[in-house]
Order: sequence, then structure tokens, then C-alpha cells
Amino acid sequence: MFEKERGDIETRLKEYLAGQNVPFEEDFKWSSIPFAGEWGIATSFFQAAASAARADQKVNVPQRAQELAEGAAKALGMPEGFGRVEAVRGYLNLYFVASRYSQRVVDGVLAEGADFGRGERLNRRIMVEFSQPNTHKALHVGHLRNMMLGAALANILEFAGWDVVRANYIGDFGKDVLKWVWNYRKHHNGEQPPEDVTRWMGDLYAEANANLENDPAGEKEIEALFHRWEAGDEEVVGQWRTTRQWSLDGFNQAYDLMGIRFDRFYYESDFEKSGKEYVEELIRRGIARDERPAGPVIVKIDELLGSETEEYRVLVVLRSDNTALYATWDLVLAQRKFKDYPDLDVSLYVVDVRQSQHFKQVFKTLELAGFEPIKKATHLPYEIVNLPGNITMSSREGTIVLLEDFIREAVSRARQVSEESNPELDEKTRAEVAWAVGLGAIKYPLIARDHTKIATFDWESALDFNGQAAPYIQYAHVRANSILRKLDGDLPPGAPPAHDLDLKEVALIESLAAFPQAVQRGAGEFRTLQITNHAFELAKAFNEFYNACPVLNAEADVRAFRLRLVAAARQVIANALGLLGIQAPPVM
RNA sequence: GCCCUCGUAGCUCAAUGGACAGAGCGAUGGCCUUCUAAGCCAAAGGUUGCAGGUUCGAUUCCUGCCGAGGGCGCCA
Repeated sequence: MFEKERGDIETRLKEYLAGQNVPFEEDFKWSSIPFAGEWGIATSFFQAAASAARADQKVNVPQRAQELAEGAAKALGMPEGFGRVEAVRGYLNLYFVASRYSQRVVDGVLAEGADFGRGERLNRRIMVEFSQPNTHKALHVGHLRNMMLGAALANILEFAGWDVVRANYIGDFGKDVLKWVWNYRKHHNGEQPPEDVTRWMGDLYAEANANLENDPAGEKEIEALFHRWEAGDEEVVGQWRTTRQWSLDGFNQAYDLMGIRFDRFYYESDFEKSGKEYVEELIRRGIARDERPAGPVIVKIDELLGSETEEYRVLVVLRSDNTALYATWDLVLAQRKFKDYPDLDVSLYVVDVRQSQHFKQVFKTLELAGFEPIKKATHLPYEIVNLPGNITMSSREGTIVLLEDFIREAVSRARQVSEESNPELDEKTRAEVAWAVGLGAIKYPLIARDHTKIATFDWESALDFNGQAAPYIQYAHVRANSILRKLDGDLPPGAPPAHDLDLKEVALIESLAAFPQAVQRGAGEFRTLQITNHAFELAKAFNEFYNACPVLNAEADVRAFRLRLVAAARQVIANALGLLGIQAPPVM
């Protein structure tokens, strides 16, 4: 929030360095001042000292850095709005007059409201592809990590200033799907799904795998279904379409529940035909090698690159029996995205880490084929969710925690805690609270760790709502709201604080002011972690303030300032939770 | 055999190359007659896997080793 102040000081620091004959071209890096418990900005002179050292050999860098910091402090004097300037161990620390800037932060937050933290529009477009559920299977906790990562990332990017396209790529075709249809025709023909559709779809998928193992004719029959589907056989296509829709309805229900929406849906089945045509083109152009019928159609990427290494290896783009596979579709989908959105600057794939090589291969193949825009494609690999004992969640093995079971348990747990801690609530409100808290609790931990870290799911910690968890943040929001509810009438007008600010007030204000940077950093690094961490730190700062600083009972001036501070804190907590797709309930 | 991640407190995780490596959980001791205790406070807990290198400065970058996981011609 203090770009202008920083900019002015930076200009003067550069003038000072130039006057000292110290070559320094880079920008200064600013951070907050550690240990001080006070509010300010800091920068170091090590880089400048190092470049001075390179110019004339004999300089001791730390010593020179301290000299430069001291000199800079002297040259700077006392800039407007700062109360103290010090040079410590090569650092220049500039302490704000907190009373002066605290009003600016609070007023700024309240004026911008839900837009506080929003970046300027970049006029750059990014597509975030995420979720990618497979029809005829059940959604489980592993899918939830992807959904949350993609959804939160899309929110953060949009808030940071990007034009965002939220894309979903539905796996509605392929061998697994036809396997399901095969089993359905054999053992459940004509059956309608029960109320619990997605669970039933998942159960039948596991059943299909089991039945296939005991059925020697199965593979051939499924292959026959493949060809009937391709030929447009009405019976097979009809059954496929009906059963597929059951899954899609279930997915949409889940998306509604989780508060996730998409701008664009792609379906694997749509790329069956164009994918095969593209493979033929690759064969004609000598990029793909056709080994049918003895082998598949392959792209020997390293060979085409003239490379001796095995970095890219071999991509199979069509099976020997002429059926398409994931790579077939992905080659055309990647191009289709740029056809649909010609102004796309980034095409981001949120897909788990096990497919890293696959995307490397697909992107490189398209590059070899001369499709230039593919250079804007990026795979964002995230680690999967395992069960304790490092057991991978697998629909086939049945080692999964169903999304709906997880949601039900979390909401029920949230209701139970709510009943214990706030018995006054009416039934309708209690139900809303239980949903808001239960859903928040399951979402937060999946995006609060770096996406390169494997997440382990266990019921006990998943249902622990204390400490660094969504309910803690929601609770801070509730407490802020609770104070403001007791205020009859409007907030008092903005005014500089007349009292000496409590350390907890300063820390809270500093955290509010830092939110926009957290948004920019999260967007720049494609990391939801920046926002989950900041939301937690903000809530922590508020809880500590709440504990140390009375608001409603404070004397008039103090009360007026703190009421506005509480309102600002409530706003920023809500903004942060909003980016994460987590509700900020008014009561708990 | 090749490629990619990860390794930080007992556990789960943070830390734009920068000052004294921080949180949560668990364990210990306190705080509800003040705005909701899903909270707060206090003390405890570390050779950042190991060894080198680059740098004024390395948890962060590079190399090697050790350990864990993942991927590698017809799964997605």
C-alpha cells in the first residue's frame, strides 16, 4: 500500500549511491522489519556494497554495507511520515509513524471493501484447466485437492488482475468408461441409478474391474464396444450418453456445493475424431511413426530433436488397434484452447505430478509440429493425496475416501462443535454454520501446503478444527462481526488515532496492509499457499488484538478508531477467504 | 539404467539469496463476572539428511552421496 513512499525513498537512495560512486542498477528489495514489533520497511545495502567491492577490490562487504546504510540514513534525514530511521548491520530501517499511516490503511480498506487487494487489470488472459473428473467413477478426496487448487488459483489470478478462463476437461470416454458400460450391459442392463448416484457409479466401476478379471471374453467384448461407439451404433452410444449424464449431474452437484464454476467445458469424446485425424497428419509429416498393426503410432521425440539423451523418450499417440488414448486427445485439445481463445497468454494445466512427463512429451511434440502457441502452455504439477501408510487413493482398488462421505462427516462435526460452543443458535442458522465451517475445514488444508508436498489424509486431523485451520480464520471473522453487530448505527468517521497504538493494533494494521502483496505473490508463483498463510496470520493478528484490546468498552476516541479497525479486519479476512472459496460466516 | 519431486522442532508444515529459521498439532503451566474459550498468554522443543562448491551472505542456487516417493512404447 505504500508504493509511493517507497518509490520516493528509493529515488533518493539511488541519488545517494550515485554520489558515492557506487554502481547500483537493481531495484531495492523492501521487507518488513523483523524483531522490532514496530511497523516499518527495511532494505539492505549488501548488494550495493558488493558491487562497490567489485569496483575496488579491497572492500569488506558487511562493513561497507553498514557504512552505506549509515550514509544513506544521514542523507535521507527524516522522510515525511517516518518517526525513526536507523542503520543496523548493513540494513536501513525506516519506522512509520504508525498513527499517521494506520488511518490510511483502515480508511483504504473500508473504502475499497470487497475490492481491497485487487490488482490492476493486466489485460492478459490465462486459462486454468482443472478438476478433469472421469465419468463413471466417484469423486474422492484426491480429486478435491485438484478442484480446490484450481479454483483458488483461478480466483487469486483473477483478483490479481488476470483475465481468467476456468476450464474443465471431462474424461467421458476411453477404455475405463466402456469397461463400465460393458459391465452395466452384462449385469445391470436397464437399471436406473439409486438416489446416491455417484457412489453407485463408483461401486459399479470397481465391480466392472473385478468382473473383467474373471471374464476371459471381456477384453474382446469391450474392444467391440469401442468400435460400435465409433461407428455411431445407436444402442451403445445411447447407453453411453445416458450413463455419462448421470455422472455429469453428480459432478455439477458437487461443484455447486463446493462453490466452483467453469467458463468452458471440454470433453474427451469430442476429440476422438479430430485426434485421430491429427495423428494421421503427424504420420504424413514424418513426425509420428506408424508401427500398426504390429505396434502403436509413436513419436520418438529425442530422435526428432537429434538428441542423444533419453529426456523425452517415446510418446504413444494411437494404439495399435486404432483406438485413441489420452495423448491423442491432448494433442488436439491443447491446440483447441488457443483456437477458442486466440488472445491466451498462458494455458495452465493443473494436473497431478504423475503426468509431468506426459505433458512434457505432448508440448514438445506440438512444438516439433510447429504449433508455436504451445510455448505458452504450462503444466502445474501437484502432489497427490495419500492415505496413511502411503497408500494411493485408487477407484479401482477401492482405497478411497469418497468426497460425499468426507463432506458429511465434516459438516456433522462442525454442527456438533457449534452446538457445544454456541447453544443459542436457531436451527436454520446452525445448519448454515455447519455447512460453512465443515466445507471450509476440508478445503483449507488441501491448499495450505505447497503443492509439491504429498498430502496424507487421516480422519482425525482432517476433522480437527483447532489451530491453523479454516474454522480458526472463520472464527476471527465471527468475532469481528460480533463486535460490529453490537454497534448501533454507522461506523464513526475516519480519524487518526488519538491514543498510542497498542503493539497488537500495529501488527494487525500491518497485516491488513500486506494483503495486496500476498495476492500478487500468490498469483505470480501460482501458489495458493500465499493466501492461506496470509489469511491465517491475519486471523491470528486479529485474535491477539481481540484479546489485548477492548473495543466497545474503550474510551470514546479509542473506541472509534478500533471499531473501524475491526471493520477493516473483518473485510480483509472475508476477502482472503473468498479467494480460497471458503465462506466467512457471520456467526458460529 | 534414465528422468522428476521431496528431506527443516516428537508430528504436520512455513520461511521473495539477507538480520536471531517461524507457525500449528502434541506435551507442561496459566486465563471465561470484559466485545463468542472453535480463543488468548507463558515456558519447552533445531548440527535445516550428509559432504563439498558458488556468494559479502545459503534452509533457499550448483555438484556428489544417503533416505523417501513418483514416472519411463499401446493407463489416465
